[in-house]
Amino acid sequence: MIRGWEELRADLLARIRAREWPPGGLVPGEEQLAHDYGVARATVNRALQALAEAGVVERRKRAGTRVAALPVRKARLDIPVIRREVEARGQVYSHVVLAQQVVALPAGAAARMGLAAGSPAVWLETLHRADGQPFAHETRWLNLAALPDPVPDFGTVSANEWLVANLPFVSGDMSFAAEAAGPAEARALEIAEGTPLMVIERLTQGLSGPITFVRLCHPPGHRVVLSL
Amino acid sequence: MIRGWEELRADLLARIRAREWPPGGLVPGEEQLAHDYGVARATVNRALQALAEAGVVERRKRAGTRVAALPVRKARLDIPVIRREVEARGQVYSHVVLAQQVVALPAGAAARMGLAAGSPAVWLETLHRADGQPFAHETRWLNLAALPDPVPDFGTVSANEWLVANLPFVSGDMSFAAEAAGPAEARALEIAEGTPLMVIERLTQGLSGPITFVRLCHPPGHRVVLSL
DNA sequence: CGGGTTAATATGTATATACATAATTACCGT
DNA sequence: ACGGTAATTATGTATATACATATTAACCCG
Repeated sequence: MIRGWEELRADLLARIRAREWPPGGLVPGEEQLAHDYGVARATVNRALQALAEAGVVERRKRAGTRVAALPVRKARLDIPVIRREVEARGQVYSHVVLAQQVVALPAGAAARMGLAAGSPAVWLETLHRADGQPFAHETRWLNLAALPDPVPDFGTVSANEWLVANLPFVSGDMSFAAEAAGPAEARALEIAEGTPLMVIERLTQGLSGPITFVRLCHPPGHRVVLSL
Repeated sequence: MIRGWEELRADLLARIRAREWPPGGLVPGEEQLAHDYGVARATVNRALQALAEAGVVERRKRAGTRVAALPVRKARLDIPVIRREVEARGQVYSHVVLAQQVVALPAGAAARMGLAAGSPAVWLETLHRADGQPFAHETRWLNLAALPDPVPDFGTVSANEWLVANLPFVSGDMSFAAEAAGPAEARALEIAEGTPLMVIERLTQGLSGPITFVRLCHPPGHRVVLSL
């Protein structure tokens, strides 16, 4: 006896997992399911909405509800503030600004950020530490037009954290790669050149344009966990 | 003039981004917003539901709706089927099974998978190629109890792909790290030992227990892209 | 048989109403 | 001032009804 949309969602999910309706196959319509389960059509709609958002089914107006042909397999990452990440490991966080200057955005970075070459930007290089050991080497370009005037003091609160509190992003992209440590990273992270690094790059956009392009390098032993 | 829940959601999001209600602050209640916008309370509820699911606000019965104290910053990864990943790059996919045998699960893998040591499992080693070049070296443990009998032929369709179509997971975890290539990976991927590898590990659970624990190693140049 | 047009229909949404439930507030007693 | 209890209330949900919209199916004509 179904008590509400959540139970209905779970029951439908179980039936889908049991292959009652195969991938790509048509699930009975809302009216039919409402009749079968003895609930309102709106309740069925609510349950299917949740399944659609989970990627289990695909729905289109008038076209019916189909089991996703290939189950969408999504993993989620909660992007951590580095200080919180370090402290969550029970370690003491600290950071030091290695370099900071207002510059004209070079062509490569400009293209990456979708800004004109020569746009005023802040170039920032930061080392984040955990218990005094190098945790991450961060280099970033900040779109000067997105920052308040005067530019905040990133020696006090790292840009990594300041941006979260003051310039939330609304879109962007992020990527991971394994790369060999170059001279700058090796020096900052106190490791040998060529050591494998987890390199995380991220571009974020605010409501009025690009905010920042950041590159984070973590030494070996760093693992990024996503949930399924 | 708000036309529906989607426009309302966008308007509320813009107001939140503009700090009309600060992080942690209380958003006006549904009845108030319904009155202010001239829509039904259910419409407000629908818009706020979407914002809550996006992590922009937090809602509890009777407690009101608050702007998330720290904007949740989530990134999403669509987990690709390797063949599709290769083909999406315009390359020709192929794979070869380097090793496959039914074994007793050793203690380490058993612990990782939440199974008893000695449980029957399939050990599988696969090399995935793109245009004939090594693309990924995959080693995996498959819980024999989760597989049909007889065990499928992974030489024809890789386990990576077979599982998607036949054993969808319902939960699990996934992680990324940069590691130096060991002898087995170096040999399979035709690179020098010590070369940085993007190492992806994933454990998936089905409705009736653990399915597989897989470790994927990609040579340099492989970039995993997430969307924000 | 194929293509174009029209009608039908399944999902998508908005609203009003009623009820459920968890959290907050108010009140009272010690 | 603090703790406990009861009342209030803001979110959560279910239902019925009406309307919107995109897609599918039916029909007609060349």
